[in-house]
Amino acid sequence: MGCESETIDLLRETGHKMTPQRMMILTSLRHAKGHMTAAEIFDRVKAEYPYVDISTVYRTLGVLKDLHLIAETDMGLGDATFEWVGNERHHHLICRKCNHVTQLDHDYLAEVGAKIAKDMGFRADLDHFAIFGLCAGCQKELTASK
Amino acid sequence: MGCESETIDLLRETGHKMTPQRMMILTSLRHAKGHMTAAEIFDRVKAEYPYVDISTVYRTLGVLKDLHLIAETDMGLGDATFEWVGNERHHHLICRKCNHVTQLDHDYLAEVGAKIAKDMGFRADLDHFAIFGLCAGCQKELTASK
DNA sequence: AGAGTAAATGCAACTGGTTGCAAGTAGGCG
DNA sequence: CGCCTACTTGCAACCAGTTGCATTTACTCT
Repeated sequence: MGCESETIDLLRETGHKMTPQRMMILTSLRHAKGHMTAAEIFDRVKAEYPYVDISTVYRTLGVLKDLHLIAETDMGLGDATFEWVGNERHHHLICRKCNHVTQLDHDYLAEVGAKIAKDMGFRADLDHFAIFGLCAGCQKELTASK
Repeated sequence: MGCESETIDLLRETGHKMTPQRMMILTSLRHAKGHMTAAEIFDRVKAEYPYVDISTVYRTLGVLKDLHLIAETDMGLGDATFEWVGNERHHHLICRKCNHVTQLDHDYLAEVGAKIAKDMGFRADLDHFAIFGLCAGCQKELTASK
């Protein structure tokens, strides 16, 4: 057995099936260091099994996302990216000038989430947020050139 | 002169031009009550001037968005929507079950934004956020059916 | 008013992603 | 083990949105 047994169980418990294609997509994502685009995943899987279709990749990413095993992030420029989410939730601060990405601890958003729940009765999904803005370096650059 | 004179000035000051197409797109958005999809705007403009191209609509929406005159929101299901933003900033709470949309006051996010700026030196763009989750009604429904 | 220029338009081709459908397959159950 | 059915796959057609390019047009400067 590989290191994915709990993932397989979770899939089956929720009425899904484990197929070779899914297995390959899964391991691609788990063993990747950070974000991957759908095309990157597609290429990796195709290297092992050339008959996969891109729609299979997207559909699998969809079910993994529904199960909160992965997170989709729109980095703003071009393709969406996907990443494996372990137990710790985190968020991304994306600089709209230099495209640099830093992580943001979940606590920052957990607090707002709690407040929204209290005031509005709305339970917000705050698993994974992409927050755009200007990083410290690019702020300095802009004010300097003024 | 219509009621858009300050918008026209803002466009010109930022090196853009006011064209009839832009004018029509602009008034469509300003006079709409809420969110509009690009296709809806396209149809409205085409009724008046049948030669517009959809790419013109998207490009105009792009510059208006850059100038923070409108906000683009991905409602999650299907097409992106656009809306005119006046002076007050607001956010949306979107129920992932019943798709109901409620507004969220800017204060909730302004606070996190300030904290992120202080701790991380990152100036977040928090103009307009779409927050998914479960509304009060759908939460009750789900727990009741368990 | 008229010339010059940067920006905008319309078109067509393209990209990322989605969907409907017929055929195939995982996995439960006897 | 082998049947059965719901889920999944690959394919092709499709959809929203983007891009490159030649032509046109709004605005500036004189």
